[in-house]
Amino acid sequence: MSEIPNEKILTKMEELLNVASDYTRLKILYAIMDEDKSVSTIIEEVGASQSLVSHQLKVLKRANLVATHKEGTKVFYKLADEHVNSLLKVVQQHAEE
Amino acid sequence: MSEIPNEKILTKMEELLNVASDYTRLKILYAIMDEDKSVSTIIEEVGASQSLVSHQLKVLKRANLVATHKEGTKVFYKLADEHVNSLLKVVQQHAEE
DNA sequence: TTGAAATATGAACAAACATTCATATAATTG
DNA sequence: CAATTATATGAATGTTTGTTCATATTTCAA
Repeated sequence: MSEIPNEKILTKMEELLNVASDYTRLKILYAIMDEDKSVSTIIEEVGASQSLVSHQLKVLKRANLVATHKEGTKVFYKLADEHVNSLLKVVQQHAEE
Repeated sequence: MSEIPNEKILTKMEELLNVASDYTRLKILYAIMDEDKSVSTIIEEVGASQSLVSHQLKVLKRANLVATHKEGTKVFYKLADEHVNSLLKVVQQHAEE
C-alpha cells in the first residue's frame, strides 16, 4: 500500500524532478553520463551558449545532481550519484515507446 | 555508451518530468497509485481545493499520466501506466536517503 | 423541472524560470 | 605584468505556471 509521502520527502522529490525537467539540463546530464567533462566540452556537445550552460550547471550543482573537480583552469562535472542515471533511464523508456 | 537522445525524445522527457514535478500533482499521483479514485476522494486525501485538484488532474490527463472513467456523476482517475510508478519509486528513493 | 452534488472551465495575478547580454573572476602562459 | 583562456555572476526580460475566485456544465433524485 503506497501512502502519500510526507511533506519533506515530497518537497525533495519536487525539487529533483524540477531540476531534471529542462531541455538544456537534460542534455547536460546526458553529456556527462558516462564520463566527467569540462565545461567547454559540455558547451560543445550540448550546443548552448557558455552563459546558459554555466547557469544551468549551477542549478544542477545546487541540487546535488552533479559534482565537480578542478584541473588548472578547467572545471570538470560528473553525475553525483546513480539515482540520476536510473531516473533518466526510466523517463527515457517512457518517452521512447 | 549513452548518447544524448534526439530532440523529440528529449522534449517528451522534459514534458513528463515537468508534469511530475509539482507538489500537488505528486500528491495526486500517490493518491491514485494503488486504486483509482473519484475526484472528491482525491480532493479529500490531497487536501487541496476542488478547483486546484481539477486543474491539475487536467494537466496530468493531457500528458497521459492518468486515465479516467465515469460512474454516474463521479469521475474516477487512475495512473495511465507502469512507467509512472517506476518514476515515482526512483525519485522517492533518491529523496529518502 | 427544480435542486443539489460532482466536476470542469476561464480569467486574473503573482511568482518562478529559462535565456541573453554584458561583465567579472581565476588560472595559465608568454 | 599583459594577454588569453576558461568559467562564473548579475541584471534584465519575456514567458510559463500554480493558485484562487467565480461561474459553468453534467448527472441524478425528488
